[in-house]
Amino acid sequence: MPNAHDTLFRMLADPTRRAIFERLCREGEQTVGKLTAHAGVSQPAVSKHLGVLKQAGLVRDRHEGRQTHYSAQLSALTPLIDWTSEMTGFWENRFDDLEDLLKRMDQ
Amino acid sequence: MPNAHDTLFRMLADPTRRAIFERLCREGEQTVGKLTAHAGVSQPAVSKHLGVLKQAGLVRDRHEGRQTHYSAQLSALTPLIDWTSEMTGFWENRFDDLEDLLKRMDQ
DNA sequence: GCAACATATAACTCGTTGGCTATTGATTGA
DNA sequence: TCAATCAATAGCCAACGAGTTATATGTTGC
Repeated sequence: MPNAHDTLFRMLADPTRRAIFERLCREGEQTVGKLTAHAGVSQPAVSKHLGVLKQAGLVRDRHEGRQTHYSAQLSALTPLIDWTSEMTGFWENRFDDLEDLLKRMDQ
Repeated sequence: MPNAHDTLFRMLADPTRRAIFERLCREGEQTVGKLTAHAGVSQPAVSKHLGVLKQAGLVRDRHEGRQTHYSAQLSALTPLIDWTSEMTGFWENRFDDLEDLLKRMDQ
């Protein structure tokens, strides 16, 4: 039973998978086809990455006909921010309302 | 040739290794023996983790007699902060002087 | 209904890596 | 000098995970 940090760091540790996630963050919702076109790996590989990202709560999917649109779930990065804050031990007070902010981002 | 983010996330993805790093962050400098006592794995395993953490710039070592003291190099977390900032795209202006801050932390 | 398309799943391979035990190297104290 | 201690290295193994190709599932337009 891996904890939230384990999962999150593991998700982001793979370059291909992180690149997919970064693209979703930067350019918003994308279809599997479009993601595959830039990923440098096969479509099944991309689908597998999206599957685990979804399971980890880092992306959402939306079905539209025969296409699937994926989008980044930015609030899933909150544990990452918390962890970094805790390790550096410096910014406590700066982020009091961060979670609210992120919640708004995801609608 | 993995980039800085690849390395950093990969370092932190392993629970045992991350726990070692967290302990160094929270409690400061520790010997290999003390770290081993809490790691739940053998001393060689701990040494190996410390080796790769050192290589990745996340820890420093200091030799004192037959003991080796390790300490966290917090400034190595800067790319993590940058990455998160970039992905969320929210906090640009909040962290203008963060790097200076971290540099001061490591003396 | 059928062909073409978009995505997901299955089954497999292969490299990486985290763990172990055994050993070496180095330092201390008696 | 010799035994004990601390850490690092060597060599091995098993598990995991990211990739592949082949196939299944589902959807659209003719």
